[in-house]
Amino acid sequence: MPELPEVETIKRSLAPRLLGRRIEDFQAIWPGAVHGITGERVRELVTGQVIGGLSRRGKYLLLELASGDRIVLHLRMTGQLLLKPVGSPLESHTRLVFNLSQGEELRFTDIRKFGGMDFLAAGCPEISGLRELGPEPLADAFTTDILKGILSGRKAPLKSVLLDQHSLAGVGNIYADEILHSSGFLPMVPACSLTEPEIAVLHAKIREVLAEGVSHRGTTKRNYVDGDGRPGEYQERLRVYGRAGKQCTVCEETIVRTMVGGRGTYYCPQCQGEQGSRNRKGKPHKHAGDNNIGD
DNA sequence: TAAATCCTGTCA
DNA sequence: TGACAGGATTTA
Repeated sequence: MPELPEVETIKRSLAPRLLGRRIEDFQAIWPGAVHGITGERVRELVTGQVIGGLSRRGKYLLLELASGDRIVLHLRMTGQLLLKPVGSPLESHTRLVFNLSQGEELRFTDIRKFGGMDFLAAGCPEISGLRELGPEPLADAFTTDILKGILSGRKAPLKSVLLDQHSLAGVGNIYADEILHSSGFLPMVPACSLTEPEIAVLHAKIREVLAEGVSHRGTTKRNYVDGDGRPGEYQERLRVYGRAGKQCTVCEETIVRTMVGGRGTYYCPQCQGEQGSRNRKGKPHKHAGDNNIGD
């Protein structure tokens, strides 16, 4: 469920409050949420350790311990990370509980059991998913040139490349559609078909839309909440995602839903594609929107 | 590059 | 009852 803006919001809501706390105990209520080792082994490894920070890389959260050990969490589709008072009723689908000093516990809940944690001992090589992540789109190091390199030679749909975590870290299904709408590109065009000025537009919009998402504390379409259980606000500002059959907020054309790379995909046929910033020739040709599922 | 897979819940 | 859901990996 959570993409970069949601994971960043969770990090911001929890990081200051976790800093310096001691892990008093750990329990894997659902053992499958711990990867590689047993829940009991994690309990032995983390009990007594002090939390030195909480950071984000792509859609991963890293709970950093003062020893240099790290707990790597991924929320996948329905994961939540919540800081709650000890003794308060456990949320349903609670999978992991870190009992902390000062009477609170960090709970990982996850309806669909896709998410989970890895334990990384200090100095150990990173798990593959983390090591192979593409650049952080909001970092200064992510330049138009970097994006150009990511897109070059890629015949896959532009949206699929945006979603590919090896190419770029943190963009998911909602923000991919929003980025493509605000930059005026159809999701299904080959990634390598963008011209250099178009890549510059896309680069700017990737950063703009993700930053907007962060500043509105993420998008709650289903069950996303931050570390305090607060939903986001960006769902009110979505331009295309989840809006099939509704009017585009820019041109009043009807938003269309289709499938791209196996993912539900929303776009505006007027703002994106031949009526958008590319191929203004007016050459009438069919695009995937013609057999949409939406309205 | 698509589909199946891991799961559970919700909605039409 | 079937389709679909914010993700990512594996398989064909």
